[in-house]
Amino acid sequence: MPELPEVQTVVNSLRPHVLDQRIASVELRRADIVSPVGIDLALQIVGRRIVELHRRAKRIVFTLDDGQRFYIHLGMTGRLSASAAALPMAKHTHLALRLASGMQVRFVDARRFGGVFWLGEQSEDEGLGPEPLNLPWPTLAQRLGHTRRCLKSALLDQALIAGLGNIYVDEALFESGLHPLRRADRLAPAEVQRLCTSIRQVLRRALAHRGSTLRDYVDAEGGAGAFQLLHNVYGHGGDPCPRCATAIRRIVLQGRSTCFCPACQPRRAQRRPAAGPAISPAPARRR
DNA sequence: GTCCATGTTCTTTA
DNA sequence: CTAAAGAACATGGA
Repeated sequence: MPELPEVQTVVNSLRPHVLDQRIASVELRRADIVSPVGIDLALQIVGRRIVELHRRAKRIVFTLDDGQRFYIHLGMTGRLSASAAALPMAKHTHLALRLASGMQVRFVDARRFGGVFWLGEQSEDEGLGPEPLNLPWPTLAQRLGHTRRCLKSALLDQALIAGLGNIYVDEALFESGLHPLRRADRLAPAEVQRLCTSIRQVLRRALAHRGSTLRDYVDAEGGAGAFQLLHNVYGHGGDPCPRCATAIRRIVLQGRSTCFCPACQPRRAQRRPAAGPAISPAPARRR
């Protein structure tokens, strides 16, 4: 369920509950959500203090006072909450960390696509490309330039750029007026620049609205996001485009539904009359 | 019963 | 080697 804005909102809302707290006990109700298999999570973390909580891509990274780390990935339906220990456990609660304060950090995940990943001393960056906020556009251009895949597929690839998912890729492509099937290595520099700005803008706006709640997502205190009300294309197949009223098209790409406006996001690059190589009688070129 | 779902990874196919 | 497509994981809602 969660992409960068949702994961960041969870981190922000969870941090005050866990920072500097000692982990008093661990209740692991399903051992198979922990990776790598065989790691004794309780042995590693009970008695340790949480000294940092941050987001990297869609990973929620816990740093302990002995320098060891682990992260939680929410997968599609995962939730992390700070709950009073007396509260009854929701269905599909797989892990509860009891803190010295008496609060519990609970990980609930119906579909179990998420999990707890022990890092130890390893970096949390493995397999991840750069963060999209504050990403310089030439870096994005360089990375897109190395692949012949289509834009949608490239932007969903966490190793190429980290943190985007189905919602924000569609929204960013709409914002920048780029067709999801455009080849990643065939964008003009100005188009990459536009795309980079749009990605940043869409994520910032989503963050300001505490993410998008479609079904499962809530922050650590149970609060829903509101950005779903501002989606321009995601989930709006068949609706009129908010910009030009053309019907928004929905196609399936990589098994994921992809929504875009066929008028605002043309399949072929827009020809710019003044620039580009002249085909017919060349107008006088300034030089 | 059917289809769909905010994610990732593996296998198959071209 | 590259990439696209499909399936898989497991559950629930419309």
